[in-house]
Amino acid sequence: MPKAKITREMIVDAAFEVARAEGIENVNARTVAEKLNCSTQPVMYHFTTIEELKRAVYQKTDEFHTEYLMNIENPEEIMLGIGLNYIRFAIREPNLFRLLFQSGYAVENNLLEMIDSPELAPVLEMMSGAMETSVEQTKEVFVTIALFAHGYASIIANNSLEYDEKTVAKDLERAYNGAMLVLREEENEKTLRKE
Amino acid sequence: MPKAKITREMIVDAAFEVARAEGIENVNARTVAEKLNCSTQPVMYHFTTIEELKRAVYQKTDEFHTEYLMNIENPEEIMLGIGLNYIRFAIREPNLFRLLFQSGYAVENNLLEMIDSPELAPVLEMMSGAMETSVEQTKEVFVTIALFAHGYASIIANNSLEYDEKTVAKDLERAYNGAMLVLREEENEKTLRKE
DNA sequence: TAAGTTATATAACGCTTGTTATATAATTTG
DNA sequence: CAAATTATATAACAAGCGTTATATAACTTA
Repeated sequence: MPKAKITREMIVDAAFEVARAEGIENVNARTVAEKLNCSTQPVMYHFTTIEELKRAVYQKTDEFHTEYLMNIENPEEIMLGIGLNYIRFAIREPNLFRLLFQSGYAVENNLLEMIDSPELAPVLEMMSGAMETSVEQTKEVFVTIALFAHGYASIIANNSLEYDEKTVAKDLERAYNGAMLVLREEENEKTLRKE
Repeated sequence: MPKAKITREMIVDAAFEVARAEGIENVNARTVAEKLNCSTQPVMYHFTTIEELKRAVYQKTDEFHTEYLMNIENPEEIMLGIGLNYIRFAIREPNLFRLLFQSGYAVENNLLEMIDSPELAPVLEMMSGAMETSVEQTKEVFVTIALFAHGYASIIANNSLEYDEKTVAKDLERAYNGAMLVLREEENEKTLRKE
């Protein structure tokens, strides 16, 4: 047999770039083939359906996103850092953001359910340490920040507008402060009730 | 000339129902015609392009949404009420939510820019009165709540999951309390600096 | 009531996209 | 080196959708 010029990985990479630049809706046998300078055959040879290819692109995008989020400077402010990266991602990669959260490829990438997943546990531990809060409290603050950041990011990704990073950071910090203040208030109420 | 059996309004209504039940991506000459029990001709006769029809559907959806939001019980809690309706809408009408905020038909339906629009001014006035805050403060809280609610709603509309209304209300209230606490804290800081 | 106008039905064309059929050329292996 | 295998190219088909062409039937009005 001849050795393959076009590998499965090359196809996924090409499709990923199409999705990144033009959106997942423009990923098809012909656009991907064009990016690879080949015919549509290699695409349909390595993947039985285009759907299968798109799922692979989703997978790759998901990993790309996770790595993107974790690339923070200050580990003391890990939650704010991740939140900011979340919004940054929507600014810089709106098409990938939409693929991840609006295209129907997400199976269970649900912020509200993922909070108890084992992958998130170590991150929550780190946050818990940096914030001096219990893991339960950390979860509550995290969900609040995540929903706020997701709202911000969704609007940006769907309106392709420029946003000042400073403004975003300030807004996020306010939301964070608010969530922390609610925590403290609830703690006060608890101790008051005990007295 | 024969009197029209099919009016422009009937076409928009039919297309709206298709968008509502199956998503705007399933609105086309044939699906709308089928809903009206007619051929595709009336559709293309009253609208020069399908794009034009879809824009009309977007318009109708936008009005539907605005009315939906404003249907609140307790005017004392107008901001929370609107926020809750915003999320409710995403739960009950996920396809319409996606049309409004994720389909590219929104021209300037941008929460972050609409805050200074004249249509919102009277609503902000009412909130300002109920919350005992200045209009500027009200805007700040409103943006926070709006982003939070939008994040919540986006996740729900894209994952078609059932959510407990009580939980949603509680989460929203926490976000609201947080935003109000931040306001109070900032006021304290200001008066401290004056002393 | 006849003529003119126009709303609708039926068909069809062109384009895009998923998928498949056939042919060809590049390797491997006996 | 011949034979078998298989990756790729070329071409084509089918389905879906926007749009258009043609014919017909239903009003209006002169």
